[in-house]
Amino acid sequence: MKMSKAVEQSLVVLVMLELQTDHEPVKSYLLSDRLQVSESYLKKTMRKLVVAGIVDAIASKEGGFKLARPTDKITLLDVYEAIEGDGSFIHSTQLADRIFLNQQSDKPVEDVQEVLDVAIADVLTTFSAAEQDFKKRLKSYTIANLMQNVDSTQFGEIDWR
Amino acid sequence: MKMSKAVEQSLVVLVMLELQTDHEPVKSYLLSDRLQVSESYLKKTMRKLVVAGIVDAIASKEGGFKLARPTDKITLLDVYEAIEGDGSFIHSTQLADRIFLNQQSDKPVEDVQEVLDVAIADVLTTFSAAEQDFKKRLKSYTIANLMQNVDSTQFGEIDWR
DNA sequence: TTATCTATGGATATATTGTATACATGATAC
DNA sequence: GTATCATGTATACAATATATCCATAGATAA
Repeated sequence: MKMSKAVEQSLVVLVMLELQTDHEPVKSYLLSDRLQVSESYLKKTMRKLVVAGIVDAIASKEGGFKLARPTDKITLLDVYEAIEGDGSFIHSTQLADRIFLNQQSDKPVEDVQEVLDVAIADVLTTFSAAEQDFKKRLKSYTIANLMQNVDSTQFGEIDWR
Repeated sequence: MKMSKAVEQSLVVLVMLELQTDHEPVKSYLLSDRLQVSESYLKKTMRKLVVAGIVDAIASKEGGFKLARPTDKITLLDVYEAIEGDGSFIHSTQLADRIFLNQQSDKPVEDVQEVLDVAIADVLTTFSAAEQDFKKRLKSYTIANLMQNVDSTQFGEIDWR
């Protein structure tokens, strides 16, 4: 259970775009050079951020990527879900259904199965709650919070080009 | 970022072991048959549970696996960490270190690097906190809690053999 | 129109996960 | 003490997910 490196990379890209002088668009190869990942991989990552409405892509000479909205409107959860999707950690197979087939107990099969289904459902609920806890924390932190560390040291803008 | 199916499988196995008549050891092929996974994979999974001290393995005729301790002393977190390890979701590459090399700003390179390092460290701290939230929830739920659903319906023991 | 960029999808390489098989090691019943 | 049947370990293999490369279509400024 590990997170894609694209999440950390995306966060760094967003900081770079915010720091860019006059918020001019930054080209993909400049970003991939800095991050030392392939341009194609970075473009696919950026595409996800575009679809999520976090950055804008300008397809033109003098084009590139720029932030689509203010940094205080972009949470870590937004970025996480843009990359990892909004699905669940656990993919509930119907394990419980299969376990009690052909079991040798003197209890009716249906009873055992029903009870186990409840137990498994309980587990899934707990994992789901744990996942909500995780995501709630990510939602409480924005790119603007991140930038505070940068601003506080009187550090200004950078031209990446 | 998905959880191994081995986690859910492990939980089901633990329930089976607890339900087993007189807590006699259950052989691996009986478990893998029920779960419909390969015996080799299940053995690897069970080995992790043994190493984590959650189950005991008896290598003998009439041997198999049984619980190593009471179900109220086994949390979902114990099982999760036995399978997934106790490492972090995110593996901090030193991305920030590399980004600001050779940058064209008029600010000294060291300043930019230092500031970004702080920002990235902040992100990692937040992700770490989110992960703690997730694990804290898993720690609050035990196999005994799971079994309550089973016991409450006056359901007894099962002989899996 | 043309130069220069992004958008997209298919082919390839690498890493991770799950499966199959064989054999070594270990614990108990007898 | 030894036969027996279990777990433990190693290897090769298949399936899947992740990351990269490449070729080409599409959009915009000049």
